[in-house]
Amino acid sequence: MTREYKSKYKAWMQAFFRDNPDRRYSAQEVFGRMSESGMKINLATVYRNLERLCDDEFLQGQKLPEEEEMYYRFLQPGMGCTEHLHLYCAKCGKVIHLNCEFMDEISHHLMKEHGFSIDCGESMLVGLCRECRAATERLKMRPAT
Amino acid sequence: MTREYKSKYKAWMQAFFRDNPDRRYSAQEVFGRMSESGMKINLATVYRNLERLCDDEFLQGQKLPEEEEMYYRFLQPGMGCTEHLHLYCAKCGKVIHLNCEFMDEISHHLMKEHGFSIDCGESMLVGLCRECRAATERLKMRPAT
DNA sequence: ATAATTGCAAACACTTTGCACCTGT
DNA sequence: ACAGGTGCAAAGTGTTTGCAATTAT
Repeated sequence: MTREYKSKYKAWMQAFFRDNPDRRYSAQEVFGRMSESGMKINLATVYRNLERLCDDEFLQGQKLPEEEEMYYRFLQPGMGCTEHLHLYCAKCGKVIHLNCEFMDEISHHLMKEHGFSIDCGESMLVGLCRECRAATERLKMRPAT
Repeated sequence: MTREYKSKYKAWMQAFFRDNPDRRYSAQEVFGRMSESGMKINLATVYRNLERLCDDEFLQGQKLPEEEEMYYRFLQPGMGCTEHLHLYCAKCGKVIHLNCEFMDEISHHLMKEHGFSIDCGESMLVGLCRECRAATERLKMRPAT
């Protein structure tokens, strides 16, 4: 059988994603953070570990419209992230879990009226969160010179 | 001023997307269709024309989670596609327009309860359409041998 | 004539892979 | 010692770009 050895890189990455839930990071960003932390890791190793962590369903990797790299996000256990949609703020990168009762209404409507069964893991609602929208509004009031 | 010349390639592409609305095609797929049609076009030209058609808002390009290439779709004028979400069937590739009253409820809920303003052009709900779901169900009844 | 469009090859960015070497058990 | 992890360089993908040749006006 195939047991896993302890690797400081993989451990670092797990801790990093756990400490930064609801944020998305690209391989290059993770590589950057690790390098900044003084680790002399190779980019290929980062990719290999990210792949493994996705296989373990510790992370989820996604590439959104307009994005050219894969972004990875910590999959909090017990959050039921495969059962609800996620709102992604295109400005600040925050991910909001749509784990409220309304989620059921959405699923129900899509199924009942459109015969569509949604795959939440593959879907993502992109937009602006409250804070970023407020910031944008402020800009409109006082446009750039 | 910069006027556009008539190009048989661009014209072909416009006709192709107009004839196949509610479907998504990658640059490579378009290139394939054109080659099959006997055109000796270069892939770079396909990319350049797709880019132009997106600028003209004749097409919309999107890269969904898990997808590694950009897919382009005809933007039917007057459909108000920037105001409603789209359901994408991961199996058959069909795109369903969520242009019903429930769309307003979604926007309203996201804004009111989560302070989130959705960008429908960037978002996509992935799942299975009625027909493909039915096909999948049938498979479950009579599993592969 | 002149400006847009194309083909071609090279360049790019992100990601994967083969293989020798290192590390954990 | 032996299997898993890593570094390095090369290869692979999808996409873009510089430039000369072609085509539409």
